[in-house]
Amino acid sequence: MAEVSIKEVARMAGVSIATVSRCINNPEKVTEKTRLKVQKAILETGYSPNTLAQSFRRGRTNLVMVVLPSIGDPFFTDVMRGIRTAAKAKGYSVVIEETQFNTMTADEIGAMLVSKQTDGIILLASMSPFGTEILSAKSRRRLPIVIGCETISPELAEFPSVHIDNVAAAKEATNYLISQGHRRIAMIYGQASSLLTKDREYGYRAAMKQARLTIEEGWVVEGELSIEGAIRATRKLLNHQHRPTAIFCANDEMAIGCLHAVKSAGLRVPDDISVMGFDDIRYAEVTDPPLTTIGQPAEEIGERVMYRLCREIEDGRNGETKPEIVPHELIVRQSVAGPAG
Amino acid sequence: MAEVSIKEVARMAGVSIATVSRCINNPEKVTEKTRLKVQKAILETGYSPNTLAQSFRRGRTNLVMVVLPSIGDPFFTDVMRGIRTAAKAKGYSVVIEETQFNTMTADEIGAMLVSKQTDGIILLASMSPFGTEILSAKSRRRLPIVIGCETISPELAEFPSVHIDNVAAAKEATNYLISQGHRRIAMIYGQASSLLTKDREYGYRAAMKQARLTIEEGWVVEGELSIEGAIRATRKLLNHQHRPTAIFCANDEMAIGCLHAVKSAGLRVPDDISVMGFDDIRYAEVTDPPLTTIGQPAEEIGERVMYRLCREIEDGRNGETKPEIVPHELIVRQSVAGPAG
DNA sequence: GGGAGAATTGTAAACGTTTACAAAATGAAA
DNA sequence: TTTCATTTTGTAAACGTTTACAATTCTCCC
Repeated sequence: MAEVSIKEVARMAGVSIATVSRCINNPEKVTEKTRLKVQKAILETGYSPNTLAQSFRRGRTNLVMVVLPSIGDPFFTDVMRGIRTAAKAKGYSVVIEETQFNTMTADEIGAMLVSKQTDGIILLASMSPFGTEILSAKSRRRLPIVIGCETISPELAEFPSVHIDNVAAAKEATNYLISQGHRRIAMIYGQASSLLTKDREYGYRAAMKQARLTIEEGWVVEGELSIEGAIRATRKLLNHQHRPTAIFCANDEMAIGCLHAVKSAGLRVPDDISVMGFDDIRYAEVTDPPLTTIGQPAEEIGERVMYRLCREIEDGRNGETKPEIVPHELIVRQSVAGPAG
Repeated sequence: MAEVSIKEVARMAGVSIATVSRCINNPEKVTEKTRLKVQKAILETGYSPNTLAQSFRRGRTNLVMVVLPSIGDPFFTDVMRGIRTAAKAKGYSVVIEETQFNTMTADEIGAMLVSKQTDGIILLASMSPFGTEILSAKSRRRLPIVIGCETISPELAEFPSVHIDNVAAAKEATNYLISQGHRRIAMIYGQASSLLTKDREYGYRAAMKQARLTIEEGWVVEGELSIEGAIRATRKLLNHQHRPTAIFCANDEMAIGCLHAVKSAGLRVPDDISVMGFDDIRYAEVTDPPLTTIGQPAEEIGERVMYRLCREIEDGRNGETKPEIVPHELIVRQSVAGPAG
């Protein structure tokens, strides 16, 4: 039954294929009477438009691509949920590309863009190299791209974006640790090559500086955005000759690893070491102890990013690239307390 | 630069568009000399085939759809990684549909199938109603569908599938609890409407029966496949007049909630209550205490499911629907011990 | 050199839709 | 009734590929 084309319907309704097409896409351009005729024919034939032909003709796939480091991180899962909600409302499908395992090179993204396989792209955490590549692609042909969650890179600054104020949030987190009496505060950031947590590192450094606290060499370590990476990073910190009393993790995923590593070393959280997270993923509530962290409206970010992209796609680039800033929130649970001494 | 079509290339290379097409798709059908000419022209024009036109012409989208309860569950994330690896190797893109929040009705799946928006479908945990609907769609026009992870439903039995032996695995888990001395063993299963954990419940019941242990009324509760649901379920179990000494959770996500609820109630794991999980997600290693669970080769399942689907798509249905069974493994950590008494 | 057969290339149709434009039908005003 | 403006419908081209088929060129052998 799937092979019926618009011709069948037209024949059965006794009209031209153009009229059938209009009935579907511009019903107001057609007489009540013919519309009913056609609708009846559509029902009887079980016709449904061939989306491939439509895409081809319209030059639109109604497909958008999301590039993110890892779908495994619950934070991104939540963002994706928002994206998907909005996409559905606007009639788009979503394909996901993970960069963490280098499954996609800059060239491939470029290829995807020019071959028009997708109508637009959402970058949820771009790798630096991607930035320039896409930029050049975009300067050639203004492609709909929206950045979500993080943007410090100047080369990406001209794209629209939706995110919290990461610098301010990281400062707030660090200041909270300071307010609890900590002086020796370390940080575990994401990946050297990823922009994802650069702003947070920046905010941490700014807060430390403002409080005139020194950041010892070796207190800022890479956690690779993963549990295992964070465990390794935490071990380094615990073995540091000036062991910090608090560790600020650039996301909760790494905070979970950090928590585990601290406890495995026979230390207590928060009694011996305080741990601060970032993102407020759903596991943050059920870790032991529950994680003090920064909450982001992940789902809302996703929705707004997608709606923003729709505007880019539908209205074309309109020059306006002011970032949309959404609110964050310090969430106090039990993984942070005053330092032991 | 993206608007160059095959015509441009043909003109520049001084050949017909058919030849250009052949150079790309059947290089062996073309002379070395012309192939070089054409390749040069392709490079110079920056041509890349319009995928929309290709899809349209070939009647293939190279897009497959994966239906699963929630991408948020790390187990599915791992399966997805496998699927994506295989998809990439085979030149497919993947779109994901989550059923947990009822974003997709059976009708929509059907529509997606007949409108040929996707070349095939992977069901990672079908809701019962989907089963019949898809079945009827499929009997009309044999559509490429492969089931992953679970299949007890008779209506889906005729589709190819890839999964562990869930019944045997759940039996093994339960028997392990029994071997540790437990007699009062409860279970938290998934969703009533989802097939995902039905086999596991079945295995649990079988093991209990075999050991001549009674399952008290109220010992088998729904955990909704979520942390929160599992917390609620665990509270019910803890308040039960015959409180169990061990709780078998149908997946790790729920086990995490269970762990939290038990500890929040002031009980110790495993001293007071043992908790057993299923899936061995990456968090299972870092819970407190680390989770004793059943390991599944999630990524491998994903890959095999995708390759299976490719065969369905490319060779057409060949009648062979024997399920592929992959091995599971009991992973002993610290969340299970002998009962207190 | 000519001819047969194979290998290579070109021509043109087809895929199912949308849409500019032309044609026809309708309605209103004279 | 005629005319004109407006609304509705039909005709046909176009989108960029792929591919059957025909036409051409090449290869090899006599």
